[in-house]
Amino acid sequence: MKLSNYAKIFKALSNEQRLKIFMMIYKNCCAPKGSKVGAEFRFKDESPSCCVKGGLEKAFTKICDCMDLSRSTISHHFKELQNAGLITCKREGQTYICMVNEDVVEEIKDFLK
Amino acid sequence: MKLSNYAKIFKALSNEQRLKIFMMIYKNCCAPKGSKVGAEFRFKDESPSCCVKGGLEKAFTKICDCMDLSRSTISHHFKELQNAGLITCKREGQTYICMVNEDVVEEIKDFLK
DNA sequence: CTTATTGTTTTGCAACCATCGAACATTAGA
DNA sequence: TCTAATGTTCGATGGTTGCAAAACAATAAG
Repeated sequence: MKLSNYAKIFKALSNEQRLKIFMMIYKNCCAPKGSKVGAEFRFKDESPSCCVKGGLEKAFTKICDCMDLSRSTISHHFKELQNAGLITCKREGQTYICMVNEDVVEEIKDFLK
Repeated sequence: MKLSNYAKIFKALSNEQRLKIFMMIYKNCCAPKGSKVGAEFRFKDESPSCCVKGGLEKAFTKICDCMDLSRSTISHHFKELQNAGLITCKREGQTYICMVNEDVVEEIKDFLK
């Protein structure tokens, strides 16, 4: 991966709100089974994370519920995270399914070796 | 470490020039002995990395030599990296000694677990 | 003391970013 | 078909960033 690409990823994570959004998805999507998700990254409704086919359902709605930002702003943040290659989202009917690209996370860790 | 702190670190690494500066220091300072530093992070003079008491000497000058940025800009970038806690710098006479805070790098990797 | 080297600080500017509200698009259900 | 819910896109705005040039400060060397 090129240096500019790493910079892009770090930029996506450089905004606190966006970082929180990413971590919410990451922790609720990739955390090993049974692991407790850090309190600050838990969804408001306290429901167990809902992973179907590796994707997190209703990520957008759930995140809107626990953050004090407008929908449009959250939409932008999602777009940035996708743009940096950190997450992938798709719609299925009315629900929004979202997953973290774990290989990218691996690459970041490798980069810092 | 607080979320805002991680965001701050990622912000420091979100600019490509600054990321390059960081990696040059990191690779020439922390890379295990004998390991080849990636070509893009090698100093221009090809001299072996010069680690004294764990610090990299003349980091500023060496980096000025291989980057196409003004001194003032590079000075700013150093300041940002220090500000984020990624590196620590001190002067000794006319030389500038610089080291990476490896524990911070560790914390980033832990964060992405 | 004078000069060259090494870095810092200040200033100014253009580009970019984060945010919101409003208008819009799509889907589901009544 | 009408309405509610879920996201997206657009336009505006205040704040931040990246950069260079110039002035400055500190140190070393002649």
